[in-house]
This record gives sequence, C-alpha cells and structure tokens, in this order.
Amino acid sequence: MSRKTRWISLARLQKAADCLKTIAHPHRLRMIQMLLTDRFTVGELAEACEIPSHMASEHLKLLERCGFLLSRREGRNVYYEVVELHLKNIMTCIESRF
Amino acid sequence: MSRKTRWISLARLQKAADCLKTIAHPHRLRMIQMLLTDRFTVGELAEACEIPSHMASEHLKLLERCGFLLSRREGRNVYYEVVELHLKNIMTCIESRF
DNA sequence: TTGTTATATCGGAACATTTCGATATGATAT
DNA sequence: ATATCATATCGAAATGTTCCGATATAACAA
Repeated sequence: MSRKTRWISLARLQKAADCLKTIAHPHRLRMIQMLLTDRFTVGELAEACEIPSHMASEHLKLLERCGFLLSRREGRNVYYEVVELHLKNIMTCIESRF
Repeated sequence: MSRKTRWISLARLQKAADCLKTIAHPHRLRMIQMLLTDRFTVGELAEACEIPSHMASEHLKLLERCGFLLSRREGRNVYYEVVELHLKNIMTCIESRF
C-alpha cells in the first residue's frame, strides 16, 4: 500500500476557503437548504430568514459569485436556484451532524 | 410524493456556520488534509504550512475546540489527530471541486 | 408620464478574525 | 539549579465581514 496523497496547492486551498466562508453563515445556510428543494425568489427567501429583502439579495449575490447559485429574472421577481451539485453533499454532512 | 424537508433551527445553523468558518482557512485546510492521512506534531504541521509554530498551534486549537481534532502530548511534542469523521466527506467534496 | 413593487448597490459603523511579537508553560537534558 | 526545545497564550494592530439606511435600477400598472 503506497501513500499517494497529493497536497492541494495553497492557491486552491485559498479559493476553497473563500467558498466555504461564503457558505458559513446561518442565513445563507438556510437559503441553500431551501434552494436544494426548489427555486425561490429573493423575497421568499428573505421572508423565510426574517431579514429585509435587500440583505437577502446581498447574501444571494455572494453565493452566486462563488458559483453556487444562478439567478433568473422573471418580471419583477428574481428566482435563484442551485447550480453547484456539491452543495447537496456538504448540506448532507451538516444535516447529519446538527 | 410529499415534501417533507424540515428546516434546521437557526441555532443549529449558527453552530454549523461557526464550524464551517473554522474550517474555512487555507492553512487549516492544509492541516486537515494532512491529518486525514496520519497524525502530526504542531511543528510538522507548521513547517508544512510555512508558518511559525505558535501560529500553527492557534489554528489547531481552534479546530480542536470545534471538536474536529484531538491533541495528545508525548514528551515535548503534541500530536494532533482527526476525531470528526465528517471531515473526510467535506474534504472529499473540496478535493473534487478544486 | 407618475407610482408601486421587487431587487440590487453604495457607504460607513459595528463587529469578528487574522497575524505577530512578547511572554508563559511543559518536558527534557546538563 | 539553568538551558533548551516545543507548544500555548496574551494583547494589540491590521484586516475582513456583517449589517443597515439610503439610494438606484428594473418591471409593470395606471
């Protein structure tokens, strides 16, 4: 049995850390959990988190910039949905521990 | 097909977010990756991360307080090892994306 | 056009994290 | 006892994040 572990480069670890930091917020975790079941508008997510919708918008934009979510405008509303499939795995880890 | 998703309580999401934030640091990710293959001393981990050992010690203590690691003194050295099994899954997610 | 609703962005105060030198502790050797 | 090595803790400066009010934009209705 040979030890073949390759350390990830520091640059990649930095990027991974940035993405994890973006997930690591209670309201953003709630939004991710909801979005893993369906798509929702900014207003719906804001109401579920009991925060003003302009703040929900900020959280969602952060998640979108990391490549986790995608936004789609329909009339006056903007729907967000999950595009990063690994989110499901990570959320499963969190749900099983908490 | 019924929708049965139960939202995690805000308190638990807060705790989960705190733990994720603790993981979300490039040097701490490197240490976790190493510790998933073997146990190491503070000095060994510090050298691998190219940081002073008193800073490695701080990072390791943060991970220990979250329940991810355990420390064991042997003579002058302190060995750290992984005790939270979910770390493996999370690290696998990260490795597969980066 | 004006008004209303929904979402997004800006700017700064409040708060939290990271880093680093200095210092402290713990174990061993002389 | 002192000296040395390994690890841990303290305190403060630098840096980063979160929150919130004010303002801006985008879509639609009257």
